[in-house]
Amino acid sequence: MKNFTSPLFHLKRVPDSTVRRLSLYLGFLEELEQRGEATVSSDVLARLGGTTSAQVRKDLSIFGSFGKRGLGYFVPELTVRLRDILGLGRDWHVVIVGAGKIGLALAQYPGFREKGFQVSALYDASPAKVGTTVNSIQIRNIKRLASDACTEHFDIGVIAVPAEGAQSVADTMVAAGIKAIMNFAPVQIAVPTDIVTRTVNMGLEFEALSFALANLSK
Amino acid sequence: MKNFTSPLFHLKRVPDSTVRRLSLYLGFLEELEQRGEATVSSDVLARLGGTTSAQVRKDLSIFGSFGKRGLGYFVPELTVRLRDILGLGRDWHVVIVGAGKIGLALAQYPGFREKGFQVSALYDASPAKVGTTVNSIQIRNIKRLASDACTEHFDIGVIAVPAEGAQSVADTMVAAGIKAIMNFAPVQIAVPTDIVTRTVNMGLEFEALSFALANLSK
DNA sequence: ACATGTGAACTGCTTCACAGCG
DNA sequence: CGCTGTGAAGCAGTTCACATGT
Repeated sequence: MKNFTSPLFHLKRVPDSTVRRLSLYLGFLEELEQRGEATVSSDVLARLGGTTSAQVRKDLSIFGSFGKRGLGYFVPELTVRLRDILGLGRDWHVVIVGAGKIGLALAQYPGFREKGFQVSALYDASPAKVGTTVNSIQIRNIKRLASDACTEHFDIGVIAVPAEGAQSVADTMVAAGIKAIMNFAPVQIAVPTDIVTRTVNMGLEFEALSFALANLSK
Repeated sequence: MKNFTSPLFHLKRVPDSTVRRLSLYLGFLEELEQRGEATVSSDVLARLGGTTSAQVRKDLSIFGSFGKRGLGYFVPELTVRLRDILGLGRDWHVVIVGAGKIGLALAQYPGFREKGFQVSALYDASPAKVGTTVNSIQIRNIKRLASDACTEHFDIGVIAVPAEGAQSVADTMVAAGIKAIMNFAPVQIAVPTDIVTRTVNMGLEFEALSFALANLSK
């Protein structure tokens, strides 16, 4: 392959599972870099990530040929490449709606900022919360989101409100031009096809464990 | 199919994606039941869950024939069946290790208990936290987990400690006979093959959004 | 000799289409 | 006739195996 690393040359569809694994590899590479390792083989990355070396190579080959045959991959180089592929070479402006447990936890978590996710604004519907300050971010009234979005730019919207309010928040975000939504409400939200959404539903995860336990005996 | 609904007759492997969808269907059924709907078709469930009617029928057919041709499924009956399949007809004893943000949030969340996940114990390493009470659960010293597990039975272990401590907590849980582990630490944990684990890694989810945004233009 | 990059084979989930039954 | 249940077909992701380059 001709090592077309620019996003402009993405021909193949990228499986979701590949993206998840790339994130994992990046984590391992950052550790390896700190330990001063110069190169790493697909086999080592596979062992760390609980997959196979062929899988690692296939994952990377979607984006280009980053390795040296007989040697492996240069750790610092591959780190930079993966960061670039994952869009982590820059800061994203994040708006969080819902200053409850999840919303506040995210706004206060330092690792979130360090990864390039900058919480630019925090909204809530409760008059008691509006106006208070969290981590030097003032909580604003949710009603202002639509108008604020005209002057401020938000890349990622986080829905951290109860199930009932989730769809309406999503609609506001879409109208505000936000193209990526992380949904922590335990409901499916409907959005136009050009908007990317991910729903994190902890209840579902626990029910999957419950299913596994109930069927262990088989 | 001969409607073998007992877990003893599971012949087919159940895809992970199917389990996730069954949880979703169950949620919709509970809503439909409250609204007094008597029956529901695979088509309606599909629409609610963002999938196809064939997919719904295939998902259910793994476990038996619950529907009536020309009519659909009886809402109360299918609700019970799904709850049973997912192992939600009973209470699970959950032990949470790590009384930080996530651990405390779970211990205090009422919906968790309502779904049958009963937090039986909460452990932490910090002397400042040990002995204090949260939601009528006294926080115990992590060192006592191994011995406590001899007299108390825990079904599900939740790892809610920082990355560094996760593997050691997992080892303790496995030694204590816990068969299912929910891991909130942002690391891969290694466990014997007969132990079920799920890792919830919010960082990975956000990086997937970042990837999608970075490659929107293509 | 060693480890990558990749077409080919394989596996498994999803979609199709229709027979079967209420 | 309507909707389920299910083999068969289709498709996507993974694994295999080896040619290729250092």
